[in-house]
Amino acid sequence: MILSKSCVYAIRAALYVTANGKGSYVSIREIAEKLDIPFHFLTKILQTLTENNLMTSFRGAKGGVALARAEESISLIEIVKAIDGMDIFKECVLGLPNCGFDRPCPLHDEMVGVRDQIKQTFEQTTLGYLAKKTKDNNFRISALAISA
Amino acid sequence: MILSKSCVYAIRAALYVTANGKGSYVSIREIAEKLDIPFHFLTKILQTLTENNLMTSFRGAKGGVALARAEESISLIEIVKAIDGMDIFKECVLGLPNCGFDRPCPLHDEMVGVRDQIKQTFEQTTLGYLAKKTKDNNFRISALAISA
DNA sequence: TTAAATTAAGATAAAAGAGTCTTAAATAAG
DNA sequence: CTTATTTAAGACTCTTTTATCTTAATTTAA
Ligand code: SF4
Ligand code: SF4
Repeated sequence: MILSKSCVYAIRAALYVTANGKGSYVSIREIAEKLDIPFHFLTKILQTLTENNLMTSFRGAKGGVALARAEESISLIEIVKAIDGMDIFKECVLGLPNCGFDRPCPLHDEMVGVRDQIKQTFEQTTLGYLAKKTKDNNFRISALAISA
Repeated sequence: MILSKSCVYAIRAALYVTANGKGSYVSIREIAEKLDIPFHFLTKILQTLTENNLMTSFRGAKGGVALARAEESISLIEIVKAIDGMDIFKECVLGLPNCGFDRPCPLHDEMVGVRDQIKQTFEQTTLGYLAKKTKDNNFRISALAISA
């Protein structure tokens, strides 16, 4: 729910790169294998992140992808914006055309708060913070533990 | 986001029936036209609600659908459960297999709250309450105003 | 220079979600 | 009884998302 599978793949891959990239490029094949994401599918998704200046890529042997900026300066909302777009924060439950405060559906009062809270969370949460938190608490970004 | 289109159609249709049913059956054709939902598609969705004992249906001339119980006793979560299932409240952003408090993803702290809040809203909001609110405030459940 | 590795690009396919169409069964009314 | 109306049921199509496959371009290193 909320995010497309592509977007979830993008976030998980970005977290992997943040945690394992440190200075050098990480190959997409490694990310795909460690996170159990279809390789060619992930390649396209990361291309989109590269096109949106969130990552840089490098072809050829020893190639791969890396974060384009400092990990503390990239928030999840930028990834969501690149993959799913910001429209997901405009509508929500009933998704009527042109909904909003002026033309609300009956659930607006109940839902607009949580919708904006989700948006804020994505805005405020950076890759750096999340990667540290993941490491410190041994959280996982894959079916398997992140360690290994 | 959150709910499938089928589920949104189901909720909107249920609200229409609540507001316009009062005692008698409402034809699916009328609902479909007033809410601008594909007729045959809506028919199937409402069949599911009937199968789940949320609505009763009546074939033949003067036929249609009606709420199976008092409007104050049917909460949105029952409709969501019938159409999309309750799994949407088990996982959320990263949707890793078997996630949860014991095997959390790094966003669990931030997301589990809003996820449960959405669930609570669906649990606590009844068709009767929503229909009244819609009428009192002239909220809409369609691209057009509900009046007419 | 050649071979291996790796991303880029695009075609294709599979799966899921959404929507359409046809026929059958039930019901009311004339 | 017949006809019109309406839900039930199922086949079918269309679209979007997700996934796979092939070839090209780039880069390293032997
Ligand atoms: S709750 Fe508000 S923003 Fe969400 S669908 Fe309803 S009117 Fe639109
Ligand atoms: S936030 Fe919690 S429930 Fe949601 S996907 Fe992550 S681990 Fe699962």
